[in-house]
Amino acid sequence: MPKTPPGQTRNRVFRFVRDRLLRGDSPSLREVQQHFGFRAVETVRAHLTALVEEGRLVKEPGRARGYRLPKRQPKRLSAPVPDWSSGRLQPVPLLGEVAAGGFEEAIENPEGNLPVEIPDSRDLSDYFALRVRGESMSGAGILPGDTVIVERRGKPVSGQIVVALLEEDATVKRLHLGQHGMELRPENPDFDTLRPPPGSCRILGRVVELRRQIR
Amino acid sequence: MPKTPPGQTRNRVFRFVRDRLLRGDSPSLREVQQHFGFRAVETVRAHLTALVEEGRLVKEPGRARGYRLPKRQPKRLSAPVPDWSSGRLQPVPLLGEVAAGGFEEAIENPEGNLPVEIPDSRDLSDYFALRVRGESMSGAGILPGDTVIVERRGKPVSGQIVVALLEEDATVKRLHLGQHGMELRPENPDFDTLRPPPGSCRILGRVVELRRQIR
DNA sequence: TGGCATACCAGACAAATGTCTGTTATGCTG
DNA sequence: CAGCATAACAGACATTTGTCTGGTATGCCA
Repeated sequence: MPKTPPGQTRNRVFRFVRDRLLRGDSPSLREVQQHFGFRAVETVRAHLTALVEEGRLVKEPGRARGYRLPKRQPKRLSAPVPDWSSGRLQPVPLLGEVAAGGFEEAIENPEGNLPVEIPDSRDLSDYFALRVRGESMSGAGILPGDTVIVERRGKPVSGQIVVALLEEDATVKRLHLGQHGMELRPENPDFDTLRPPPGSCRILGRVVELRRQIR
Repeated sequence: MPKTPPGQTRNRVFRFVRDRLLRGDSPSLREVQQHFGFRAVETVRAHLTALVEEGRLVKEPGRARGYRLPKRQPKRLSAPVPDWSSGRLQPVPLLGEVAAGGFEEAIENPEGNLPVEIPDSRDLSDYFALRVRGESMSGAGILPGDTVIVERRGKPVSGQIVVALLEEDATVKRLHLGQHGMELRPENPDFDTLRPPPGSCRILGRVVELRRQIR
């Protein structure tokens, strides 16, 4: 390995390690060494130690494959940008289209997981994902086949888009709370507002993110 | 440790390891041992080996902390499941709302990155993300403030939703190619179809995924 | 009763992985 | 130029982690 300009190799090492960490797989020093063709492990360790000092990585001491991404990325400045990449990246279970009975069972046995960034203050178990069926929320830009990420927690708040478990399965609707009790309003004139009798409906959580794969 | 009924401890071990793996942190045998208070590492290894044989875990041989979750959970059967979690997880640069001049510069200096799963066959540099401005695609469920993930590559195909660079900035539209040349059709009756003269428009790529953060 | 499987323990061993100490070269700067 | 920082190398060493071989106890069942 020839000597390279200052910082150049360091950045390449960082990107390599970061990408591996984003995939949930911390590399060993020797794996990094092999990838770059260094002839000494120590070269890698020097780079990683430097990256830790620069705050670009953190390390859990005394354990193999202990490098991690720092809790918070260096901050962005522009105003109302969606808050991607501020929290921890966590695999949230994708439950599919859950029917009433199968909810707890689906949690235990998800169709898969998808990487979602959640705030530090929340726990992974507060989140799950569902696939949307039906057109009832198409007016809010939520289409059949979309995947919604749901945060379950706290009291339901009027006006939020929620996932409700009623009758036989889960539906996405906008929640309204008034004197007449709970209303689940679709966002599509072809559908009717639901007014479930008290006790017949359970709010699983509120929709915090939407994802759609196209083609 | 007293002897427990068959399968009981095994399940508890599985849940512990699974939760750790879902947090992106593969435990070592001795960490599992400590957590359960076993007095022998081998006890853990026996459980984990059994779990691998049962197909509930997989193991990358010859490496520390090499236990993983199996690629796909036992299938549920419903039809068009989005293909989350099939490829590599990669940080795709988020460029913001790009104007004509600043495109290459924005690639070098993104607002941030967001974790996206891309096919093994593609390169990270084939992807970028943009924030959507304007209502012109709201009929297709693409709203202002949404983030679209764009794959740049290959020939533009008629009917796809694309990002086009024309005049002063980038817009999302549905592409149509016919005898009359290129058409960029909005999905909102309040907007007009664009027919840019040849050469005045560059297709940056096609939209492959949409993300929206709610609240 | 004698297998046989399962749960667990004990300790040695080996492989993977991180740490340390010292060395060579290159460029920058006073 | 001397002094200093950075990039990279070399090899020994320590720790973490996984593997193996054998042993005890318990329950089930033919």
